[in-house]
Amino acid sequence: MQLYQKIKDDILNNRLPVGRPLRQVELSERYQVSRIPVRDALQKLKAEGWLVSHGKAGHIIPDLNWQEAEDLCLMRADLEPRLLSYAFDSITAEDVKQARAALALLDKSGLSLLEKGELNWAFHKVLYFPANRPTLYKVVRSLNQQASRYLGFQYGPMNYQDHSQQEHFELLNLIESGEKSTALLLLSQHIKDAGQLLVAHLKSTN
Amino acid sequence: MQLYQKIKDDILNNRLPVGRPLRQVELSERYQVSRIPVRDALQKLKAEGWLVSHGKAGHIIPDLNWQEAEDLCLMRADLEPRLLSYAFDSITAEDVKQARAALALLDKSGLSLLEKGELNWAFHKVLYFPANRPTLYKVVRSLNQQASRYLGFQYGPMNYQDHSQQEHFELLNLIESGEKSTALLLLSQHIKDAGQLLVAHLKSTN
DNA sequence: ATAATGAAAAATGTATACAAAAAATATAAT
DNA sequence: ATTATATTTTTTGTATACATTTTTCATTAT
Repeated sequence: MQLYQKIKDDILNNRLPVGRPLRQVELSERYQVSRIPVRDALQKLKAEGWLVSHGKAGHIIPDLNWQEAEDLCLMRADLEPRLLSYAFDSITAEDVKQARAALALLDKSGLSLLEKGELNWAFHKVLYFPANRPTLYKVVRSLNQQASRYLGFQYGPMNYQDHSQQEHFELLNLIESGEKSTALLLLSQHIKDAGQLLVAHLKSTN
Repeated sequence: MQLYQKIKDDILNNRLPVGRPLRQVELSERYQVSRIPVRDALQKLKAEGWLVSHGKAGHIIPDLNWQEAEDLCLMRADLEPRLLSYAFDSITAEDVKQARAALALLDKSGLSLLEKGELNWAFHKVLYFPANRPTLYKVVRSLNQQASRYLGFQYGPMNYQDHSQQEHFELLNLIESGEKSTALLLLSQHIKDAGQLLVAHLKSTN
């Protein structure tokens, strides 16, 4: 496991202090490496929104907040149906099979949040990659990456997983039967609904 | 000027090889620094789309291509009107004044592409920042950053600058007079038109 | 001639050491 | 007591040196 992944995992599971600057030496001791790879990882994490600058020096783990969640869902709802639309006719039976496999794995228990996040993206990836629009794809992936910081909520107290899974299977069925416009609508609604639920939950807990 | 900025400037002005991996030692000799800051800069530039991975090791400057330009414009046309919509009522007279100042500077000659890119964003920033939607704002800024790689075309052979400037001024007028829906429409159309022109141009030259 | 294998080289990744900058603390003045 | 300033300490930034990986190129077998 890469240092970058380890830190992400620790952020997801609240094993690192939120709101207090992360010190390079602390991290280098914690993960038993020198400061150079720590710096690399920090920069990458910052670029992906897992960390934000803190004054002139230092990075902090930003607190989860409903405004960010709302914006992320908003953008996803805008861009992902577009991407699926481009991909739609290029999605093969093999692709759908892979997507189902990812969903099946998600149903297993004992997964870490990091693993759940990766499986979740593995599912979406199948729907988006065949679009052959690398630039749009990268942005969507990045948004999903950022959104994965909120998975702890969606898979924890909210218990949204079952319903979400069901909609994912439905989506695959619509793709298989070529019902494009219905599929696009379901995807859009799925993202918006999950977003609203998440935002409401975040608002209520803070 | 930061190393990161210098490299960006050199990419914009084709002073670095396109399509061939950039070597860390080459760059460290070129800019007279060690490999450590070079690595930092490369990583940041990669995260922002100025560089892409090349196999297992090394980064290359990706060639400009109409597909990327199209995707960037598409996303901008989706997201920027949204952001302006949120910001609209919070834009102050002082903001508009600042935006005009940026446009005035853009009319001067002798600006480097890097400077033009920065002024261009300074203008847009005024329209988007008051929205107070940091997450959406960051993505939009990132898209504009990536799009600035194509400024060499828009400000060079295409001679689109004059027309673009005029629309920018119009947009400010609409904001001042509170004509929200017209302003949003103009912005959307502005981005789409510029995009189509750019894409057509890129298609024709390759 | 071509493909496969292995040795040499070149390139990146990482650790340590030092320099510069920022933050924290103590000291002095009002 | 509070603010301003100086000093120390902490933290980040960078250079150099070494380790590991990747690539390249020569050698050999088919």
